Amino acid sequence: MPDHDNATLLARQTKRRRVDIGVKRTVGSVIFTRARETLLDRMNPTHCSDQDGDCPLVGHGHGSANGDGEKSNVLRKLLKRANSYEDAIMPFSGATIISQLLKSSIGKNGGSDSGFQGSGALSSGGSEIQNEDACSNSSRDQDSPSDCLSPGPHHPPPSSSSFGRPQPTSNHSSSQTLSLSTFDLDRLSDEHLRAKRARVENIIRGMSHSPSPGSRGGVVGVAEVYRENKRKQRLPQQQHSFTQLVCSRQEQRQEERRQLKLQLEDMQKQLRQLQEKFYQIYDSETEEEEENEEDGNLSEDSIRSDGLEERHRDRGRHGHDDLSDLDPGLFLDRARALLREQALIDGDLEEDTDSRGEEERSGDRGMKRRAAAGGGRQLAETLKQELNCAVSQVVDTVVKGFSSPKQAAAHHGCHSSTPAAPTPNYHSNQRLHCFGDVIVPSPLDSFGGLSGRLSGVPTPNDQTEALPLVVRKNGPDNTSHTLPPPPPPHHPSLHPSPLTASLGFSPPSFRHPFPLPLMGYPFQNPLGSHGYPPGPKDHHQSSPDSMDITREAVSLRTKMASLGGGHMGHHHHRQSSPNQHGSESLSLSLIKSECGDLQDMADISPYSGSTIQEGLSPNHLKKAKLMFFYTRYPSSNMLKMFFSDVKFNRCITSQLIKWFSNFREFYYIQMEKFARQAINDGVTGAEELTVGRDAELFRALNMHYNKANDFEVPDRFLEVAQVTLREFFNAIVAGKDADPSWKKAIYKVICKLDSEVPEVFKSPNCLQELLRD
DNA sequence: CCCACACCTG
DNA sequence: CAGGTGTGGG
Repeated sequence: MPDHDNATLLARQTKRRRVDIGVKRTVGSVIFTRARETLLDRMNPTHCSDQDGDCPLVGHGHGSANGDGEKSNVLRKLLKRANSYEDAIMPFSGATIISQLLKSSIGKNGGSDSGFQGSGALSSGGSEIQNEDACSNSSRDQDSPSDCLSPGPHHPPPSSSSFGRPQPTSNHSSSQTLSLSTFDLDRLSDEHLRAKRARVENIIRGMSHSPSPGSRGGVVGVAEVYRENKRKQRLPQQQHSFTQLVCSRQEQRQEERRQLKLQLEDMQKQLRQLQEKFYQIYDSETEEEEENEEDGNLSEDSIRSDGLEERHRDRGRHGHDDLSDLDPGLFLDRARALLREQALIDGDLEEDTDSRGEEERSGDRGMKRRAAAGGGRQLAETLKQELNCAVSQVVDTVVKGFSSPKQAAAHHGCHSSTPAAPTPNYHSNQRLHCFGDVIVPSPLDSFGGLSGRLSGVPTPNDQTEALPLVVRKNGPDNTSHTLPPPPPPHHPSLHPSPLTASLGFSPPSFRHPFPLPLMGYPFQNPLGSHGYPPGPKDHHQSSPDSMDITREAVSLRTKMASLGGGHMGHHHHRQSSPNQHGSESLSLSLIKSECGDLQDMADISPYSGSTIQEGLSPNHLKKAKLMFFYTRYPSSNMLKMFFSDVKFNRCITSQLIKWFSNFREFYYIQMEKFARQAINDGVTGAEELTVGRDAELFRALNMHYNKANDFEVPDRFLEVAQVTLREFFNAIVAGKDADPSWKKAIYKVICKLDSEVPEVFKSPNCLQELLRD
């Protein structure tokens, strides 16, 4: 696996990552952030330089190739100390240990590893160079770098030893070469046999499925493994151990991946069965028949034709065709492909409420929907849940498989997706949540994520937190001391859109039994036509390595955000098709919710644009700014109302709140600045201060919140600004600014001057309506 | 304890 | 604009 990690990159990446984490920082959960950082730091093998090289074979085997003198020094020191250990171990090192290892390894073939790993033998029998290389290499496998530094017997972290298969014991003593080779051969043939079997199984499975790029992976992957093993044997002795260790690890991973893939395919099968079941019954209830039976080709074609293909091509660079064996992301791709397939199969039925794209689809689907809404609803719901369950299993499996080095449990119950217990694992919990935040919601959140909000059923995310400064005005009961109650919302183009009207209470009428957003999951790169091209970094997404994931993740949030740019108005309509049962995304709770960083998803969901924005887009920012003209202190509930196309979680809420906080900051700074300036200019009475549209103060503000000046700022804002300015003026004149908290009083006043935000702002595509050309 | 907030910093 | 921090209210 090519790895372009180097110290600088890592450093930069860590830096950016910090930022990213910070962005996602949940207010009040600094601890988590710090914990994650700590863990990350420990995971970043900054001291292990990394040559490129998949399973380093010939290149840099003799240590001299490592131009890292610092490391060598360290190692020398360590070796010095280690020598003393070695002396103690001596009697047991060499053949004795090796034969022991061999015994245990052979005997336990198929069992779980005892934790007695090849690297353990390394330090006793091998040279320091091996140690070093094993270290730098194992670090690629996410071993803690600290292992490299620990002198003496090398104790591999449990994480690396808990892959499914037992580790073939590495043997490095020259006196054991012969037995080693025979053992190796045995192992290889064993491996080969198993691979063959897996291949056959794959083929058999594949026959009932539509062909997909992933299904070829097993075959090629096996060949790859075999070839690598063959190459391994030609290695110089010194490298032998280390390489073997590495390769055996890779084998393990590949094996694991194969298993996961099998599971995935099982899931796929189940999905299809469910699907077929559904159609049997469903079609019997539907008078007219559709021609949506060519799903096989259809889905595959479309999978190929969308962004996925690009990704595959990317990955192909290092994986040839054995993508599914080598690439974690591909599993998720596959999972998504399943969804996609599902979507396409049901595509005809999709209720596309997009007003723009509506016309092309002749409205002949209505009948079906009606039928579905009829007697079959119960069944549909059941099927839906089962489907959801199946999908969840797939996702959970994959997630588990790759979020933790531990072997994913083979089978989960329908609701087993809840993380068993918070583990100290770097990947679990927080990160997983975020993981889900990104990937899952696109197709799956629509199962229930939105419905709660839209139907008024509180979701776990709904906040009922206390309101800032003063009691939130939840209505037109604004009682301003200095100003008359704010006029009704006004704007030239402020007419509640029909969509807006239906947002709050979309009738649970005819719904397709399958959540429609699932089907409509847009797999094509939504950025394509919308000016937010994937950054150059996107092309680095070739390595499945976690480090790569980490690297890619940095821009993800931005990417995610940019997905919304120009898109928020196009898909939000699907919101009107939530299912009625908000609990359907239950099993996704694992990956839903909360934030964290987006690392895991960088590699997995670069194109996860969908109905509900996972992040806040530039357009959202713009909208927020415009909203600031009406409300300076929006409650989070209000924000949820007005950013209904965003999947809210604590992070999003916090970010929005932060935005407004920043807006206020700027606002008040300007106020203070201009107030002081007025005082300096000799203004004596607050009455002299007015804020008109030509006022400098206003221009400054407008420049900030309405840079393009394409929004007509409500007069009310001018009034509020004027009041604020005068408040500041008076306070300063009165010398209150000596009090450290002198602004608080002003804030208290200003926060009462919020007006109602026009309804249009609730429409996700309000910008189009709001902005004058 | 969580959250919103202001403040400061980059 | 975001990150971090301290504060204060619930």
